[in-house]
Amino acid sequence: MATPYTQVLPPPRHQHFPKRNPTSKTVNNDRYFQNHPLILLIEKCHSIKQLKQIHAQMLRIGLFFDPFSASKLIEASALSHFSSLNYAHQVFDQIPQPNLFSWNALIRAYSSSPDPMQSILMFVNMICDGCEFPSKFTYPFVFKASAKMKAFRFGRGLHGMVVKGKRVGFDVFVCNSLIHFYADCGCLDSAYLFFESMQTRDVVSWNTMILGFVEGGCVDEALKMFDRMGEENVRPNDVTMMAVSSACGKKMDLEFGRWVHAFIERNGIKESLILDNAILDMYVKCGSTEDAERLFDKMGEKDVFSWTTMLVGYARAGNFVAARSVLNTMPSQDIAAWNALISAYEQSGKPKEALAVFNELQLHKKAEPDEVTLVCALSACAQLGAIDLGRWIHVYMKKLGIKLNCHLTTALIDMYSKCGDVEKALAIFDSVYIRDVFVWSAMVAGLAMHGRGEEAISLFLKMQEHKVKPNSVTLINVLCACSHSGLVEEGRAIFNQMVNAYGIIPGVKHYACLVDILGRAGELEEAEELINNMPVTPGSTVWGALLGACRLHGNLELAEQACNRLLELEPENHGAYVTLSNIYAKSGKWDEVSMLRKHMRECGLKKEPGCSSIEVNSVVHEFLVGDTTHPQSQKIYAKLDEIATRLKHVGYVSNKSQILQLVEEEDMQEQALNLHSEKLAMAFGLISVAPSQPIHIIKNLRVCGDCHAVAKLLSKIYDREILLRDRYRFHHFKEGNCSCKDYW
DNA sequence: GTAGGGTTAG
Repeated sequence: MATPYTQVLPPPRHQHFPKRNPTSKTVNNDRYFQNHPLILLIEKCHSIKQLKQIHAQMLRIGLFFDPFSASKLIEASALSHFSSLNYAHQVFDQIPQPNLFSWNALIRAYSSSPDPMQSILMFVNMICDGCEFPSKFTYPFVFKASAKMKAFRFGRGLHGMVVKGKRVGFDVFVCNSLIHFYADCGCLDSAYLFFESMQTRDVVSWNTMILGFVEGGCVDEALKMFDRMGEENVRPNDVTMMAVSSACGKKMDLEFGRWVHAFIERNGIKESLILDNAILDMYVKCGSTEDAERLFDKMGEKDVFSWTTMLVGYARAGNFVAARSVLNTMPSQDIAAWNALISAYEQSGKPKEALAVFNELQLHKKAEPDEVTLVCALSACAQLGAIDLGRWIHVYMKKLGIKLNCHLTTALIDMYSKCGDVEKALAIFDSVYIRDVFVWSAMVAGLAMHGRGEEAISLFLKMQEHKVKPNSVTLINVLCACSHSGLVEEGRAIFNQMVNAYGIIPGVKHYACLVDILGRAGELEEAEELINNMPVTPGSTVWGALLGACRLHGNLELAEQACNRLLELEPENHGAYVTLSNIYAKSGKWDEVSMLRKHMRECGLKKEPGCSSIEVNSVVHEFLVGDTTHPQSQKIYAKLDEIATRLKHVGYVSNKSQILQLVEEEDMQEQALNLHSEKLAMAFGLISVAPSQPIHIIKNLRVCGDCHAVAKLLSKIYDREILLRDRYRFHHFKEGNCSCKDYW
């Protein structure tokens, strides 16, 4: 990919003027006209219109051709509160001999514009023009633009110019912008080295370095710098304390956060709304709604940040009533506030509530949805499996003309994958030009959950050809792919290469994946050995994987061990009880089964009820076991009867595993097996989904063996494609077979 | 004649 700054430069300026001689003296900068009434008037302008009038007058009397006077006009048009960069650039292009001041004004204005590339282009043009050398007033803005563009190589080249430029290299403004540039490009080492090499540092140097560390995720280094400031007697200011608060928030260290708050008050640090907001945010991130509330109530001035942060605080604590009330009370609800609520719902596993708020936003048009809104809404669709709404959002995005960034691409790939349309996910993946590690990881995960293990692995290799470094999550996803497709050798090999090839130390989740891979393949001994020798403490995911493998291979003894260890870590894990009781049931140990059930009842542990949902014409229908609440319940049960007859006709007898599923699904009567939530959803799907369309069903738990067998038969008998997403993966039923090849 | 560091939602 071409880096932005290698773009073709615009045609040379001053085509209508004779080329200046670079060796000649720079333009005349006499301030002869600085007290001219027209020049004095420039500062009093309040609008572009007024400025244009002055511009006209200047042209009329020839003042425009005085470089100093023209530069004043440039400054006003580029940097005043009513500035128009387009106009400023037009004026600039008319000046026969722009001076350094004019160049700097435009470079500065572009550096903080949405198009910082223009700043870099102006800079390059200035150098090519050959009459002006960049000054200490030029570099800070070109570094700023380079940081925004993440134009590392260009910025490093600038650094070289600064060093050669001798005097500018000692300017603290230039140096601080260099620290900022390196930190923004993710080169904290270079930033720090440069910081250390500086002969004179001011408080901004320290602040820039601390913020660089905080934003780069090196919170401890940031706090060490703060300590060092104290040792070196540099007095921290409000910006320092804001950075330190932010570090505490990231660390989720409430105690230290409170100390920082007290430090600010004790040391008379200048109060500011921004600082208050930063402390508020710190308390929210540390999970103390009480501290946040206390500060919020005390704050004299509040802005939209304060309100939104407080809203997030309540929402993260699960107090959605209070969060909603903040949204209703705040003086102006911008999109960020809506996003905060939608995102909180979505992240707390309440996708329906998230989408309800999204709908409300659409309906009342109180704020324009932005990329974040859409990412959250798409994630909610993914959780629900609501593909119609997901597709609608995709179309809506195109209509709004929203370009896909990596966040959106990831959300779309995730949504389509989780809603069963992995082909569409692949199409989006192929259509985008910029793919970060999250985009690649989402696609690997998508293929994994659809049991397309080989493709997932080849994509994983391809991402490395594209020079995108896999992260810890990518590795989890690819190991997961191996597990879902039974790729034991591949899984083992990838796991063993993690440290050397990818520089990632396996965490609990990676170990859990490998245990799962080995366990499913029946390599229980190797799995057990792996657990015994793993350098990290095996967590519940690891024991859960082992327990699942024991269920698959009927290893009672090991199952008991795994279950005990799992319950030590998570005493309320009803899944563990259910799995163990299933294993007992499978071996006919009914006494143990009833003992376990009794124990669960005594502990007040209730199994999460099985629930299946199906989206028909953009409406999500939910079914619980034996559900009769659906408006079309009668029709559904009639269809179930028909299904039973046709199944019998093809010689289907529900196998013995039904008994253990009796335990898994609910306290049920004899017919319960036939009334599993997924069967109800399938019956409803057969009635309501057009024959040409696949039936999409989402189940919150793992699909039961009998339902899996029935789904296979139904796909054949009714010649329908059925897509079933369970807690772990997708099952594509077609022509009597399942994509999981009965390996799940 | 010009300047730097910043708070919410993914």
